[in-house]
Amino acid sequence: MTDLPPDPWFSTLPATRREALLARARASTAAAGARVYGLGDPPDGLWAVAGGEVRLVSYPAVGMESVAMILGPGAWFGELSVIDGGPRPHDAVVVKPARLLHVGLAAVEQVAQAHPLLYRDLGVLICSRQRSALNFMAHSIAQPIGVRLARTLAGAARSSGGAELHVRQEDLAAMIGVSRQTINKELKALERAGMVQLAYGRIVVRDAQRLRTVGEA
Amino acid sequence: MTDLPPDPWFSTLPATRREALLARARASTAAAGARVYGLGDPPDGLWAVAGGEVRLVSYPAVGMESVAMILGPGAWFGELSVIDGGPRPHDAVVVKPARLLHVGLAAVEQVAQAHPLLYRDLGVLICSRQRSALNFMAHSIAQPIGVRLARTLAGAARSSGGAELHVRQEDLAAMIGVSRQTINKELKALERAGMVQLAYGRIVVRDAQRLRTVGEA
DNA sequence: CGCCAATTGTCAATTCGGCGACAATCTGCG
DNA sequence: CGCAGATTGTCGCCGAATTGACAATTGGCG
Repeated sequence: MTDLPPDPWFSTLPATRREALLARARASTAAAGARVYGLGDPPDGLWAVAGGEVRLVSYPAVGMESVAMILGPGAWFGELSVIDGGPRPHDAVVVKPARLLHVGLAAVEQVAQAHPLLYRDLGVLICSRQRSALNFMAHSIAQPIGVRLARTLAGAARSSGGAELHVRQEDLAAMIGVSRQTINKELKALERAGMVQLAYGRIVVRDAQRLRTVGEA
Repeated sequence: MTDLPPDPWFSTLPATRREALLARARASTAAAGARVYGLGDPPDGLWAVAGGEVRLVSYPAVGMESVAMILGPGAWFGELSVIDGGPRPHDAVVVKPARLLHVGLAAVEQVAQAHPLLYRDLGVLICSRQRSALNFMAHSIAQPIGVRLARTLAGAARSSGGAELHVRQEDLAAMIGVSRQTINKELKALERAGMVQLAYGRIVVRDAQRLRTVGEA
């Protein structure tokens, strides 16, 4: 079938619910630039990235972009609106040509009817989101930019699995909320310290362990 | 019994689950300064504020405090660790002498056994948290401080119900992550614009509508 | 290969917020 | 009332990040 790469959340689901979801999932492909859903849309179900890359982005002001999350193969998303029925909290846009799985809202409710604990599973998924959000807020406030950058890189390297991140410095700037020039300066500092290696449109994490402990007492 | 003030989340719960929770809740009182639970603690169940004030706070660096949320009468908290079983993501401290309700972990699981949809309810609760977190991240990044302050005030006025906020300017500074002096300057600007009224240890929101739209195109 | 667009690297001028300091004001309490 | 501690109001200096500009480098494509 549609092979879905392993994911910390999805692979811990009991097999019955995992298969129930997959059985009702429909595969599709989307070109770079396509919008899976937009801010304010009513919920249309759960999504998963089977291949390519999807980003959850907001536009705090005209001409400004804030990247909330970068989703690679295996990642599920869209659970928030499915749980509470409210409008989508941000845009989901395809950045690299993607293969997607889609479980419609009605299908999710069918699965939930048969397996009420699915709501607990979705709760666990959103808990992990909430934990990273809290982590972000607690550690980003009033921390020097170098520290924030280091932790963002360490987190991205972990969630993407690999040490080679395909992000532009401009994307990092959007995620952390500073200018590209400042990101460049801080990245250079991390490179001099041997923790990362910079290339064109690509950053290689050399020492994730040390990145995580930048700025500790 | 223990009268619990109305709350947007709790009052939308179906009566059966609401009463099931209340039936297993134990009331207690806590003095200002007491810690309900601490960062890293294993989950011990759900809590509600029946009276007084509880704050969820982190300490991003030694000597620095970040206030994630201010909880007044009616507010439930502690759901994150109850759902995913993970450690507490921050401290919960009593700021004003409080009456608390506590539903132990075992009791929550009993209720969930009888009413599996409780997990959906808890999911909805955490969704509202996640929405404000996303809102914070999207709108706080690279927005002028005056805008962030205005939105924080508008949000606090709504969630607390009243127009009179009992917060010190220093608390606002901790929430937004800037210095007290800067907060003071921005508050003065909002006061000159007639949107708020400042007093000792207290801020009266005069025009929540306009606060919300500060900084729009 | 050779060009073009995208991305990175770097600089100076300027703006914004932090920090220390101190006065003014308010509240609670003896 | 009168005092002490807490909170607010305001100033000036300084460091950090933004902005705008431009050169250098890289990758894709005809």
